[in-house]
Parts: sequence; structure tokens; C-alpha cells
Amino acid sequence: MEVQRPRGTRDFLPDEMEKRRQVENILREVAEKWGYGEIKTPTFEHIELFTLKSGEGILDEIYNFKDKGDREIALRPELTAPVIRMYVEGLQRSPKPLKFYYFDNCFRYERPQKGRFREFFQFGIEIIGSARPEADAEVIALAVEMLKSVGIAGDLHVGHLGIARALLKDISSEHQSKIMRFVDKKDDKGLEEFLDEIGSPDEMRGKLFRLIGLHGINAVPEARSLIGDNEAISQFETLLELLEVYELEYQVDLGIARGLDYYTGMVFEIYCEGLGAQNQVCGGGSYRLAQLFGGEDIPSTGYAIGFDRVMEICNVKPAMKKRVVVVSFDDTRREAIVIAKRLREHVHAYVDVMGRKFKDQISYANTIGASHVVIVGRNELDAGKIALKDMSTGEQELVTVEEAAGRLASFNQV
RNA sequence: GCCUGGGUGGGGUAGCUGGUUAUCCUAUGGGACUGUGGAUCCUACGACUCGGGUUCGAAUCCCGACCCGGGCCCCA
Repeated sequence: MEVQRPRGTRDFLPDEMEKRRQVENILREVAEKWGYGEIKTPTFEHIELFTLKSGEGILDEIYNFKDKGDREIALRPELTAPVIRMYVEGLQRSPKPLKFYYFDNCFRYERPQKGRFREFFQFGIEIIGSARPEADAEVIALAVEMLKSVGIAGDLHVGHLGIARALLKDISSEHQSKIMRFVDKKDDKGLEEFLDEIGSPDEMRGKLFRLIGLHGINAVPEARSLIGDNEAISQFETLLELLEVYELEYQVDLGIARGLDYYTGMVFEIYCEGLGAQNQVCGGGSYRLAQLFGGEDIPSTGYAIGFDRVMEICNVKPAMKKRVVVVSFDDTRREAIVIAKRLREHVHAYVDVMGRKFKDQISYANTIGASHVVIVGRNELDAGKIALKDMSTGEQELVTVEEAAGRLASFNQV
């Protein structure tokens, strides 16, 4: 039996890698323009980093192992926790805000599906040090801008966990989490049953259902009339005003909970068509994790873009490669190598490594889509020249190596 | 973890109401054409996902595993 790659992993061939690299570079450029700097964290971490953040329940979905020093290690399932760990470990006294971006692979032991792999790639950003709506708005705007830069326009949904939490403030945090979980799943029946179970008052129950049903432009005033004014609502209102300044189209959805306890304020998700069941390409929000990892409390906001899902739907086309094949004969192979070296200053140049005959070398040039062929023969060399053949027109002419280099360089720019 | 459809050379396929040597296309290597490409021809390479069962006989029927697709659960 031949060895195959593990389930949920992929190989990427040159054509696809070229496209992935191009998309990556576009996203990277956007992040840089907004003042974010690239960071890299280890592929594996101590497993506590992730269980502290997300609970023991995630162990089922983590790739973990004991190393030879008997340490419990996990391949990172996401990058937010490592970034905050990095911050706590050495950056707590650095000037705020800190603005980071990352692009890396992550690992989760899940059943593979369309848009879901066991090794997958995330492109994300985090801004550390600000709890203000300005930071939230910038993060959302940057997410939208990144997707736009690769030709993706998704549906942006924005919510704020503080609002529902304010309503639930008299309930234990454990029950709050469960409630938010039902809310996130839009499981009204389950929510109803749970509220019965904990004997929540009817008034609060009615308000909660109306609150999480709020959508659109009037959501903020309606929320205010439901639960009175509070900081979360004011913050959210300011955030929405700022999103207008950024000229973003969005839907207010106070039912977004992102299923996670450590999100504290703004949350947002971006959905796209054409992805099947896994239609979320980006998700994020503001959260507080530093304390959990032993640091001083500090607010941060960030998101992760599902890079593989972006690759599914983006419309980036790699530029045509300009390829030149240097064709030689048995008595000119060495000269061909030297000439190819010179041409590589301007173009992608290929020399024969198969011991092929002249005609087959040209045939090879044709199959790889070379735009030109440079013929290095004794006759040409004796005249101090080479033949430059245009594969699309079939025309060829005698030129010096320098002339050919210049010709190909200018052709390359077109 | 659950439901559902599917796995035949590298890619695409025929065969699949069991019965010789598993079909065709394409790709790839070599050659014909001896310094000019896409064509043509010759040749080579190369598959029934794996394991078990039924049978005189299994690519074909049954079971299981693995893998892929679609949908749940989950989605940090």
C-alpha cells in the first residue's frame, strides 16, 4: 500500500501555490498599510494555553502529544491565544496599541468537509491595548478591506455581547455562558427550556428574546428602551457611527455570541456565498485573555480570516509567467548553461536536463508554454550570436546574448 | 460522534443483472522525423482503495476499515 497524506491535509502544487502566495501577499500588504506588523509564533505550544482559553472540552479537537521531556504539547488550533501569550510573556510594557498580523497553519482534529481541513490556514490580526469603539471599528473595517482586496464582498454582521450580558447581570456567569450558547445557535426552544430550568423571571425572558431578535438600524434605540442606557449600548452606538464613517454596509445582530466566554464586547462575522455549510470567512471580536495567561488585564480586539475559504471564492488570477527555454545541442550544452544564467537576470529561463534532442527541447518549450526559445547552436555561436525565437509567431532572429536579454526583459514588462 | 452519496492506471472513463488477457481517451518516458514546436505513428509505463466473506469463479454481491464529497454536531 502506498503511503498517503493524513486525512484532512493537502498538498499544494506550483500552480495553486502561486495563487495562494499571491492572495497572501495582497492581504499582507493591506495589513501593513494599516500599520500592522507581522508576527510568528511556534507551531506547537503547551496545551494549557488552549485549555485555559477554551476549556477542557476542546481536547477532543486538538492534536496533542507528550514530548520526550514529558511535556504535554499541542499543535496550535488557532492563533489568538499564542499571540496573547506572546504579549504577556514579553510585551506588557511596550507602547500601546500593539498591532499585529499573522498568517499560519493551524490544526484541528475534526471531520473534514468542504472548507474544513485538519491542517488549515488563518490570516488574522490583533490589536492590543484599546477597548474603545475606534479600535473595534478599525478592526472591522480592516477585515472588510482585506476581503475586498481579493475581490470578496461578504455579509457583515455586527453585535455586542455586553448588551445581552447587561440584561443577564444577575444570573451566574456559568448560566450566562449557557444562555449565550443557545443564543449563538439560534436555538430558541433549547433556550426556553433552559430558562424554565433555572427559573428565570418572565419579564427578563421576554426582554431577552426581543433583544436577540433585534436587527437593523433601530436595534440600538430599541435595546436602550428595553434595558435602559448602559455603557455597552453607548459603546455599540459609537461603533456603528464609526462604521458609517468607514462607509461599511453591515447588519446589526445582537444574537451573535461566537460561542465563547472570553469575548467581552463587540463581535462580528462575515459570511459568503459559494462555500457550502462552512460559509463564514471571517470572525472576531473584542476580548480579554491576558489575565488568564498570567498577565495584567488588557483589552484586545482581533479576527481571523479562513484563508482556505478565501481561496475557494476569491478571484485573484496569477500573472502569466514569462518563460524562456534555452535550447542547445550536445556540443553547446555548456554555453547554454552560461547563457541561461545571464537571461535569468530578467526572465525564468530553462535549460534541458533530460539529454533531449534539439527538436524535443523545442517541443518541451511548447508544452510548458514558453513565450520564447533561445537557440544556442554552433553556427550561431561562431557568429557571436544566438537565435531568439518567438513561440507565438514562430519568427526568429539572430541577436547577441545582450540583445536577447534586453528584448526579453522588455517583453517581460508587458 | 451522527446521517448520506461515492472510490477502476497520474487525470478522465467503459465494464458493475458475477465468467477468458479489464475498455477507451488523455498525460508521462523512449523512439520514428538525424538544427526548429503543437500533428501522426510505434513503444514503454501504469488501475479494480484495503481486509474479510459468499462462490467453482468477485472490479461486479455482502460486511468492515480507510479515503473523498454533501449535510448535522462543533467551529476557539
